[in-house]
Amino acid sequence: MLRLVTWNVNSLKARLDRVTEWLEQFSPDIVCLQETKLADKAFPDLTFREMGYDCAHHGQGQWNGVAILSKVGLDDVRAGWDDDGEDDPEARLLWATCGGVRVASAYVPNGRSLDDDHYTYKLRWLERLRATLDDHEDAGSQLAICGDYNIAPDDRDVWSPKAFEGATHTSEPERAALARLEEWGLEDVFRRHHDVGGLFSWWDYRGGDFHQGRGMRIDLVMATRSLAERSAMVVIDRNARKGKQPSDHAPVVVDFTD
DNA sequence: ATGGTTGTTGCACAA
Repeated sequence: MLRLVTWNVNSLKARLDRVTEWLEQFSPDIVCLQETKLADKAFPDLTFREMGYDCAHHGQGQWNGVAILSKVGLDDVRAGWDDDGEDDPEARLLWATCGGVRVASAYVPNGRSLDDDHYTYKLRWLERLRATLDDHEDAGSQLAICGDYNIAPDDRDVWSPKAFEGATHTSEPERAALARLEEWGLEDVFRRHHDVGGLFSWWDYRGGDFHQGRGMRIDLVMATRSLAERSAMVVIDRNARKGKQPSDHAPVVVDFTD
């Protein structure tokens, strides 16, 4: 069994104790982290090494930052874009091959609001990801792009679709951008195992949203069909959102059969 | 319509 997790930790510095405790409990083989908010030199390599993980980190400090930890090998690491496109100053994408699976840890831009430049950046970022797949990857391979997509795939993934009318995360262009990845050959592995709505991975810190059940499912494991077929179980550990100093995201866990 | 909270850094901004 190969256990993979993706988790937006909202500052690895602030979250390190909670993250290591969680990893001890669940013993995942592959870990994709987003929003480490660390420079590369500040990444706690040793802490994870002592736990048996090889590490790759792509950070910029202060904002963004993505990492991959692996107990099953970490090869062919690539940070950022592999194309001739414009420089992207934001550290949001990291690739590595772990246990025979090409894995990406992705932190898709938030978008902020529909009329914000950052929303345009979000849509372009997703199209650039699709182009990367077209140019460098094989839809028949074992591949997963894991992370915080900042998109709720459909209305089951939002506590109130009405509350997001005119906002980001549920807009038609964002969902279309996600569909472009599906069109290439990726599948939202969670939906292979769960039909019901109301199962969320993110809750705003504000207004007691977690307690009130006001969340969204925006953290996804998007896998090729041949990999998705190996998935035996997908769970979102909402317990990790409870207690003292949680991230605003819960980890998503996938078990793949060998 | 606004507010609410947390993490960065520094007295604002991003989420």
